Amino acid sequence: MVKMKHKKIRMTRQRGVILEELRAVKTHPTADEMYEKVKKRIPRISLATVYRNLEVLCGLGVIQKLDITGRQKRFDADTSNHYHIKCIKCGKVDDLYSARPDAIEKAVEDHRGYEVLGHRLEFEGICPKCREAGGKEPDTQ
Amino acid sequence: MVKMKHKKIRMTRQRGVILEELRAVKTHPTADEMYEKVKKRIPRISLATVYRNLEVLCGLGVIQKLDITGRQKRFDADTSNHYHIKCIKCGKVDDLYSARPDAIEKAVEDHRGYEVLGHRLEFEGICPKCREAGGKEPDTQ
DNA sequence: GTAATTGCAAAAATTTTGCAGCATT
DNA sequence: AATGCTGCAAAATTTTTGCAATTAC
Repeated sequence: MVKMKHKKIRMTRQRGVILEELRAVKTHPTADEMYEKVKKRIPRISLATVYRNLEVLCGLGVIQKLDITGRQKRFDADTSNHYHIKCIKCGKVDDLYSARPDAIEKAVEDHRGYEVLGHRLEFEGICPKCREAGGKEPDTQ
Repeated sequence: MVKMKHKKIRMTRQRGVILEELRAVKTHPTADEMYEKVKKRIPRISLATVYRNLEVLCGLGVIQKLDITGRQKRFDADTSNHYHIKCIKCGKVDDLYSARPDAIEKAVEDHRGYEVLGHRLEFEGICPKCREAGGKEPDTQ
């Protein structure tokens, strides 16, 4: 049974605001954090709607879900091929536009017989602020 | 208030078997999958014990938690600096030992002021088997 | 003997789903 | 008017926690 998806996507106020708010931040919010943001503009919105829309927007390729563990999933309105670096102390996730993705992907391709569609390079380290602050316990995110 | 951790780690049967079973596979099981494996050898073990031990073993650096999204977290007994590649169709996660981590990390370091402790490079693509099989729907993991 | 660890059950946290009414096209 | 979408509430999933009993050292 093939799953047909001829659904026409409509632009609702909720969907629009969610996208706008995600685009407005440079952080990588969780569904829950998005809910809080959006609720300021649409007080009666439900968390379920936020979850559903983030999923829809991912499906459209308009936003992306990050491949970063933690208890909650995180989303990013920037779908360009950039990297993330996460601080193991405070848990913050920063963007990283430096390296050269294309070369890396090409190097991988034949080794494995995979068709490489993309990749994510996640660095783990300690951010400048935490380096100054010194010996705190690592954040458990 | 600094959190002291002077706890002495003991080697229990449960802990040993969990480590053994994780080392025995080349897949990247979820806590739940580990529970099923271990239950065959220790039928009365509880899922909570599996979660607690995977966490402890991660803390010891003996195993690692993967930075791959999905509903459940995944674990790997191989803590060497290797990569993972995930098929967006079947969801399988393979190991990848090819590239040269050190060079990549060094290139990143000064850009950001981060102290880079490690990184994970996650490729996304379609595995050989799925390429043959052709146009299935992508797996939602 | 002491304190870490376990199993169990219950709670917490996160995400998904059913459904009747509403809104977009 | 048709059907995609919403809010709500309830369910499902995944992970964590409290506690008394057990076990490793």
